[in-house]
Amino acid sequence: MNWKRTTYCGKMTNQFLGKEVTLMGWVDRYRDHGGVVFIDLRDREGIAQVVFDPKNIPVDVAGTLRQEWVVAVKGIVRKRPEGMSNKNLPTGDVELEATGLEVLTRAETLPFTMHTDSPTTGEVDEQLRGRYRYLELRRPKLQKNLQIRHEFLRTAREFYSENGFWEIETPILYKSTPEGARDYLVPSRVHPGQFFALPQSPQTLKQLCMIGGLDRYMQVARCFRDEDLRADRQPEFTQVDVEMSFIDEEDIYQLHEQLMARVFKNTHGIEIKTPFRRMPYDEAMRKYGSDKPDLRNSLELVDLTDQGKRSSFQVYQSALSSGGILKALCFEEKETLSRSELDELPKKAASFGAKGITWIRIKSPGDWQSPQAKFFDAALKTEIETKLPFKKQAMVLLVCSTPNIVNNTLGSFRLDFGKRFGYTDESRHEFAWITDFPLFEYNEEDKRFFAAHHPFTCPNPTDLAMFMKSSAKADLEKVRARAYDLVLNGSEIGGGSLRIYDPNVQKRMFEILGFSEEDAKAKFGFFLNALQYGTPPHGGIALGVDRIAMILSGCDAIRDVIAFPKTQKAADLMSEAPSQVDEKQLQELHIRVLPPKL
RNA sequence: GGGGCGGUAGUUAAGUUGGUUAUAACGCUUGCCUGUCACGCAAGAGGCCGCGGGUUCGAGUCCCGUCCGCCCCGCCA
Repeated sequence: MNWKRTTYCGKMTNQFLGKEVTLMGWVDRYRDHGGVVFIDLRDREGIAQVVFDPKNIPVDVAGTLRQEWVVAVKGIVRKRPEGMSNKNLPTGDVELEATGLEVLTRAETLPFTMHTDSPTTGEVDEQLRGRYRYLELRRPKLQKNLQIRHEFLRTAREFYSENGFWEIETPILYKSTPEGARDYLVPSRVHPGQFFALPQSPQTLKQLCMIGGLDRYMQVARCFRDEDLRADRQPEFTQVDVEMSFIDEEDIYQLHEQLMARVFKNTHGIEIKTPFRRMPYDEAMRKYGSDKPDLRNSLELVDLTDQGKRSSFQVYQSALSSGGILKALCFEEKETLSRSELDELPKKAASFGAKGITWIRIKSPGDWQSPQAKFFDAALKTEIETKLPFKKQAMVLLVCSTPNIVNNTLGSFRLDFGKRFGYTDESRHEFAWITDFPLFEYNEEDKRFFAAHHPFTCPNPTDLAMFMKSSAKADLEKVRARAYDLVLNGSEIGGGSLRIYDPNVQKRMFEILGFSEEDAKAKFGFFLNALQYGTPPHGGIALGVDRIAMILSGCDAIRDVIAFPKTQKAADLMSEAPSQVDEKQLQELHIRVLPPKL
């Protein structure tokens, strides 16, 4: 390579008219007319048209160029002839008249096209794109996504720094923690039979930074969880991890409202209204059946437990008498659901554990079409109708089961039908803080409480006395946490809490979670110790970088905003990791591999 | 761990009730073409129909198993 690049292809606009420039990039397309040859030259910033006139560059040179060859072209920028502009390109008014061409590298025929506007419809198989991820990275869409991700991180770093935060790195090789997700383990060569764990989050470490008097910490932290994947979940992911001393919830809320407003301004030029809505967990579950409600969707669930008890439907009677609830989702049926679509409802409901679903088509007040209509007398029909938002041409879906199943099922239908029938305004960005989460979740299998957020979360002061003294299940279930989630468009993009800073409260927490004193000492001894030496009140939050980047770039999967993502089986198609290792490596690590159970 | 969808030239897709030599478009190769921009025209090459087994005179097509990818439930403090 003998030349110096003078500008990006995508930046070769009018300002370079008449000047000599040197472009370097990939041949996006070539159009060989036998005499004159055109190529579209592509780089990160866009595309420029290069013209090879036979009087400058012989056709038998320019005509050999092929897709994805990497070339350098020197030439003069000139205005395109009258009527030859390309309105689809930012550089479409000009072209580069080549005076010199250097082929830097040739390319084999690609396994799939870089073009998404080619006649081959449909998307290239995701498996193939994964195997050649570096080629998919060449596509403008991926490059745009990664640029937006970068812009988010850049904005965050700048914002926190302005607000007195220090970026502090914490170890990747750390201690395995009980509770929570499965750990990725790293064997120690020096300590036979002992393991590091990759952090699920730097939770204890950032709290120790506060105990260490660093006051305000932030980190762009990689986190690891060995759990099954989803479109919005990867085994390794990135969070902007934050911790602050001497603050309360409002400090966190306001600071992060400012941050998100600046992010949307920087990436989309959009003004985001602050403060964000604050909604207690109970309200979110009641109205939306979800702790991460999509507030772009105007539909709300309606509780009909009382009415259900007075129906003559045996199925409701038995479910409601054993602590179940009955809720309804009601929407105007803007396009009549077919019989087969109605038949699909129970299947989908079953996937959430619901044994059935009732649909009622309210044609006009009192005129119900439903296999279950006979179980509701006229007075009950009227009473139910007064609770519903629509009473004409309305479809009502009812689920009666445990609160969890009812909320999951109808919460999901709310999203589906909200989109389908236009109740969701996707042009909006709806933020909310979900507050007052329960501190504990009771696990029926293990017959014990688990921390709903994590075991360092501060109990609500109103509930503290009960937390310290009572061991009754009914009491502990009621204890609220000083924990909060940041929700955007139905996606949990952040979560945090104020932390326990009183060692006695922390000890009590481990006690409720069923840790013996020895257990607590072995797993968290260093942390309990640290709490004793003067801990400032503190709290923090972690923002999901991947999910935020996904929303900012309008994608449906976080794979699309991660340069080298993993598949649903947590593998890397490109490098074929994970893979077997040499026997020698295993020996050094004191590891023997057992064959998988059949 | 469970449910659903998918896997056919390099790519995207079609392939009927099982039946001649498995189609098309784009890409690729070669030739022609001096203003195209999804350039055009002509010719050509290109197939482990994911893999293994079974049914059958005969399987891309039916059956069983398996691998891989995607979506969801469980799981993700």
